[in-house]
Amino acid sequence: MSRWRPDARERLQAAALDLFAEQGFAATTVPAIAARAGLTTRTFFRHFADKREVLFADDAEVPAMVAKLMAEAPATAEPMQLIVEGLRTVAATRFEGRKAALRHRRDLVRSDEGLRERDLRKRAAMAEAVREGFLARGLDATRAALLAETCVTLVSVSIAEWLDSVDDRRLDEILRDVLEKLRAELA
Amino acid sequence: MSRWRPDARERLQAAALDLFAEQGFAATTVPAIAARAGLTTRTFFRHFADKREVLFADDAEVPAMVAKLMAEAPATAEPMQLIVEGLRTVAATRFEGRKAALRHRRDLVRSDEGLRERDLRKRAAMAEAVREGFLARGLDATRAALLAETCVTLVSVSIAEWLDSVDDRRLDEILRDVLEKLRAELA
DNA sequence: CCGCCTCATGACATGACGTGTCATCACTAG
DNA sequence: CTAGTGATGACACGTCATGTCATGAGGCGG
Repeated sequence: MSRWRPDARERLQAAALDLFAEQGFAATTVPAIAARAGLTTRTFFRHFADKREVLFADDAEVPAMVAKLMAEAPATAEPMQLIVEGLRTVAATRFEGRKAALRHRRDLVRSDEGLRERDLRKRAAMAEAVREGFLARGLDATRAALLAETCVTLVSVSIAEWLDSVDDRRLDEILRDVLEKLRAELA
Repeated sequence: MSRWRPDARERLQAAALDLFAEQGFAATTVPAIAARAGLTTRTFFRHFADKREVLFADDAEVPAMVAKLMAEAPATAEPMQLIVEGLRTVAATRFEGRKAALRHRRDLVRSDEGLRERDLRKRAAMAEAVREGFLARGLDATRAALLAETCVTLVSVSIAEWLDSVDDRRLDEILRDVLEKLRAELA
């Protein structure tokens, strides 16, 4: 038994999500979150860089996962093929099954401009991971950037469609459709 | 002659850019900007929503310009064709000729995480304008979103390349090349 | 010429955010 | 037994951002 109740980070996150749901993001203060978790404001900032980060903590390891997937893929894999495979894996591992939670987060993010900015930053971080992966595979800077941004476009458009959908289409199926539509646009 | 020296907003912007160049963005406080402009802190926030907005004020009307271009384009125009034409116009009107200033801004943006976030928000605002333009033209939600995001990808990749280039290639020429490369990737 | 209105700014107060710093104290290694 | 480690508390501080009221020049109708 340690001196403090364990899982301080998890308690802070749970408290924050509760309060965001009750009062909205902007109306809940960091001291209120810390108080509900039985901790101090200072401790909150030791676990999260700022108030917004709480909402994105669950997906913190996605860029690292992307980097790993790209590094381990066979050197012969074609870029777009690699993206398709990678997105299937990421979708299955990190998104499928969290639909309700992700919908809730999407609604919160929509409600606050600061959160929208942070969301964009997270997407950009994923794009950066993809881009570096392609650079490491020897692609030139333009191709790497183009493929990375396109990859993120595919993900975000697909996830938006997935979260909006009432039926139970699988995310990877939607991803495939969206890619086909993009191909058609550019043909 | 009015009661106050005119151009408060412009003076604030000039003061801010000077101080950002001298001390960096983070080290510059709003009171310092206001003082250099001969105004008060409160007045700064009357002209700019926050410290970051100063850097992006010059491009505030781009989304409106995009909306106008899309609304005025002939109804028969194909989406991708429309994007290509529109980007040529926007590039010529808003970017070509500001290379030095835009390079400077890019360096500042790179130096600060908060500014990177704001930059992404501005891109997203442009994407949103394009998306709404396509929705107004009757495209379905997925196509509109896909085309809008792709449009922004083309712009940002091209501008990055343009600002990095040492030769004097024109931005619209780079745009065309980048689009061709994207087409090749997806073929 | 007068009085009223408008509106950009000044002046002041306030609260939240985020960080630096030091003390505390359970646990652990040696 | 002792020294070290590491998460937390306690406190101070500076900046950001906003609400509110006062001020006073210029414009306008009378």
